[in-house]
Amino acid sequence: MLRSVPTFVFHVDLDQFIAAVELLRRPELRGRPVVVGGVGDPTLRGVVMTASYEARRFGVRSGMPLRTALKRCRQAVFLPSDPEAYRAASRQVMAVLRSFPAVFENAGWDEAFLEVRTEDPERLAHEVRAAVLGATRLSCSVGIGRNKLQAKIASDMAKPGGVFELTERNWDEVMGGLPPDALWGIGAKRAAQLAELGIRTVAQLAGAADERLAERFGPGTGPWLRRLALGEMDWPVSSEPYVARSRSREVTFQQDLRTPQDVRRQVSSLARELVGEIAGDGRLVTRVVVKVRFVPFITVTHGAGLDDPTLDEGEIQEGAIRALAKFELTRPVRLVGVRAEFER
DNA sequence: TCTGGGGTCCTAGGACCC
DNA sequence: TCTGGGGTCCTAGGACCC
Repeated sequence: MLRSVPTFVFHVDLDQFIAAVELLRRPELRGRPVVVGGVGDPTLRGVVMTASYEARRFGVRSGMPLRTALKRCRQAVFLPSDPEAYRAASRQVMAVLRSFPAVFENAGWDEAFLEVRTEDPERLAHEVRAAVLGATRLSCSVGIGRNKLQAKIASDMAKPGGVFELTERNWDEVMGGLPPDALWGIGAKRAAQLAELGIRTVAQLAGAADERLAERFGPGTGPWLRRLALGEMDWPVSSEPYVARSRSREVTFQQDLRTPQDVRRQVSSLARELVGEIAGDGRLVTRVVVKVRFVPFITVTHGAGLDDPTLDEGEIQEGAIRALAKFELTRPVRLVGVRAEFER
């Protein structure tokens, strides 16, 4: 009697990816706390992109201001981010993953999903790890699940350099007692809102009433949160090539901008850079959105639709200026951004 | 502590139309 | 003169993720 081979989802996640790439070309830094971010100067505005495991021991975390990282770890080595090097390393890793017989979905620079059919997922996961390490000298962790949600959470639990399986078999046991923000899709804000409803664990969220959640989070999101707590997710692993919906450029200034003319000049020049970047893609822009962050940390966005989809620099710049006109530029500005939305 | 830069998706409210 | 109910589109903002 033939039995069909079971399907699993793997989430492959590189360990301290960016720091690891830097360590490959600066082996003398191995074992030292390394922090990558900004222009590599921790006295300037900027945040941590990735911290090596040694730096994490001092409490340095990604997303943290570089100045804070410096206070926590004076002896850390600070390096500027080098996106081109990370992209190149990422391409190598993805090529290895693509060579496995699986549905492959690239989910960012340092992570991917594989949908595989196997009787022995654990063994296959170790083979994936070994293949990546052998070809690129980069370590990764592999989460095994029956869907992307389970696999994604499992890879975190596998870190660093391990394999972990999280399926309906052990979901309740592993996840039930954890706070809801252990789930992919629930962050600090939603966790706080859930706590206001008296929901403090994944198990409690799984047992909550959909109507109550819908009232608080909206008709789609509310019930979706509960399904996450049950370990359910129906987003398929998709090998469809990635098609960007939009492209943006933004910049935080070391010194705040104080006049509307300065802001206008920066928006204009960002729009020009953006058009330069997307010119080769052949995607037409339908709308331009401008983002302004005022002092102290107030972010506002306004957009302007374009009459016809276009790639014309002048029209896109003009759209950005029209969007900018909707702002009240009365406070100092610390960031401006321009986003181009593509025709769909 | 003082908060980057790049994205995606969802929601709610207003405009508009029938 | 005052006026319902529903659908769709647009926009801004919230939340999340890497």
